[in-house]
Amino acid sequence: MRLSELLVHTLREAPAEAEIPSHQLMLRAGLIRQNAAGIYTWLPLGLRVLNKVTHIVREEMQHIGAIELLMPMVQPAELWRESGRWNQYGPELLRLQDRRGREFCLGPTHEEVITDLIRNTVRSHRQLPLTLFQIQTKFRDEQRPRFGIIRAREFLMKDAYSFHLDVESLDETYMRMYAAYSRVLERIGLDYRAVKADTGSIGGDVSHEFHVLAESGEDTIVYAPDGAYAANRELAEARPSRKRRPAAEASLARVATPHAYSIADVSKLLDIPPSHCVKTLLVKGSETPAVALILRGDDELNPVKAGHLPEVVSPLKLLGEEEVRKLGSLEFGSIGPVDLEFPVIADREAALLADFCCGANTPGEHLTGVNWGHDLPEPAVADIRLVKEGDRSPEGSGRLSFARGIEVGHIFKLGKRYSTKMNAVVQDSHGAERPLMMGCYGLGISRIVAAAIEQNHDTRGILWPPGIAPFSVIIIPLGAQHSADIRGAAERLHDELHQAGLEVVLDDRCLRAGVMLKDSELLGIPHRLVISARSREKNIVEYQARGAVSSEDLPREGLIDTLRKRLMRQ
RNA sequence: CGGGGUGUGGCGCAGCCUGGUAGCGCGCCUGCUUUGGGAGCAGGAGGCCGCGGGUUCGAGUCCCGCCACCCCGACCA
Repeated sequence: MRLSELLVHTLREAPAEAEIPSHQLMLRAGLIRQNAAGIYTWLPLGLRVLNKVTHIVREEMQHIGAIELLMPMVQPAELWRESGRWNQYGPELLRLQDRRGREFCLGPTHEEVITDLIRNTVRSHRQLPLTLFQIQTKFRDEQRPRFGIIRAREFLMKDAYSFHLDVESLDETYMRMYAAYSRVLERIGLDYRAVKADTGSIGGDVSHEFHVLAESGEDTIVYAPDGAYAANRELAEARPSRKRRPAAEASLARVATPHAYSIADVSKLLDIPPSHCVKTLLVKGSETPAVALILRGDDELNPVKAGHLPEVVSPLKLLGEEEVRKLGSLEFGSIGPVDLEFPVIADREAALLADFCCGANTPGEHLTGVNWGHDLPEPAVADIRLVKEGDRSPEGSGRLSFARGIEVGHIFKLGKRYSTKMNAVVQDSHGAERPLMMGCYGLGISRIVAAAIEQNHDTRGILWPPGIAPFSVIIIPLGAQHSADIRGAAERLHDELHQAGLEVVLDDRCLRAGVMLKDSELLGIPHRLVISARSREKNIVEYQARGAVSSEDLPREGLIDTLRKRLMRQ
């Protein structure tokens, strides 16, 4: 392949809209072009990388016995009405009408379409288990696309769906898929973590996310150094700081706390550490106008965990200052759980406190020496705090650390959610109809490309992991403008490597040395060969690995074998 | 969706306050020189100054409306 054919137009400066390295480098190296917010063209060079990832993913899917199919991007509204998601999904679902006014949407995911397919084609448990996948363009009308390809509206995704008679079979496929995702990321050579995750709006009971570790990641993942525990911070929990509540010693007292509204203010004023104060957050209840969530003063609410409480509306809605006022004589800054007329749910840590301090539900006053079961009823207890770095790991030993990650994969045990709603049943061995057990498994192919760059770049450009580099070898002829000999030598070398099955690209643009050398580094091709008058004279080829500090001379004779060895070594 | 910002040639930007010939650097085309880390000189092409309306003799510049894009937050299988 010749560079002149690939529409590479490198940019010396990054376009102003790009902030993070992967976005800047993808634009500068000519991998993508933006068409609209979150919508991109993949240029030839970028597409080669995308196809590399696709290839690896396809192989690993086939390896675990998944069967490929291709479903439509445009999906009829009826299916979404059946599953209930036409109303649930919200504006992220791009809806459209055909010329007859029939409603459709662009597929953000394919549970409906595949469930519809399977209910019409699978009747017997003998056809199970079954795992199907596709690699297809998805559209989600994100409120705020950003970071280039990482959070695009249109993106390439591998989505797989599995169908089972029982949960044991689902568990088995789930674990196989987990292993396959791990292999994909290992083959590409990315530093990643699989973490327990919230199931979000897709539902189901168990789910894991696969995160590529990167500073610019949008998610915080929590892990224990012994590897026994890893979770998204949205769902992460910690081992409680103590086993049981200390005995009460103090007695209830009401103190004036003028102008002290925050935990920090109160703590300072009364000389009580924040860990012995509680904060009371009022949220909209599912049955009651409000529910009080109690946290230790030094803890923060995890809205995702709290949103799962049956007593509160989901997603969680914190009451604003005005809404709180309407509830009675309550004012922000002095709310507490004592004599509150709403359900009180305490975080585990807050429930372990004795002699604590809280708002008195009278503006400008707080209570000290408060004790559960004495000054107020024992609360309902739940784990609703956001874990902190250094908390104790809930499994195994050690303390929790944080890292930033880019979510590239997410697998779910869906259970019967879709099969029940859409009446997808099979006959079991007794002839009885049973709803299908389902799993679904997403892997963001285009996002992996960006994540790979995010994790593998330097000041000069991209350093492609060998498994997904657009080319393995780039040949740069220096002085080719004036030398038919150099030109010819470069061409012959290119053809020879190509014949030998190496993925090689020749920079035939005949530009100045500096430009071609810089570009080769920007493009991130792992191996570079320079042909020049000097190399011709000495009958060598100058070799430099991307990222290496210096070059070395390789004898022209046997070059292919030498190169092959270096390619294998990676 | 709330807050902030930006729209001027392919990319990066100035010009707008104070209205009067649309400019700079990079890139692109031609020629000459140069040639191992983003060359020099000369010549050249390329612009509904985001869109619509208004004010004015005259609008890139002032006013009104809209749109697009970016950033922070909320949101997000």
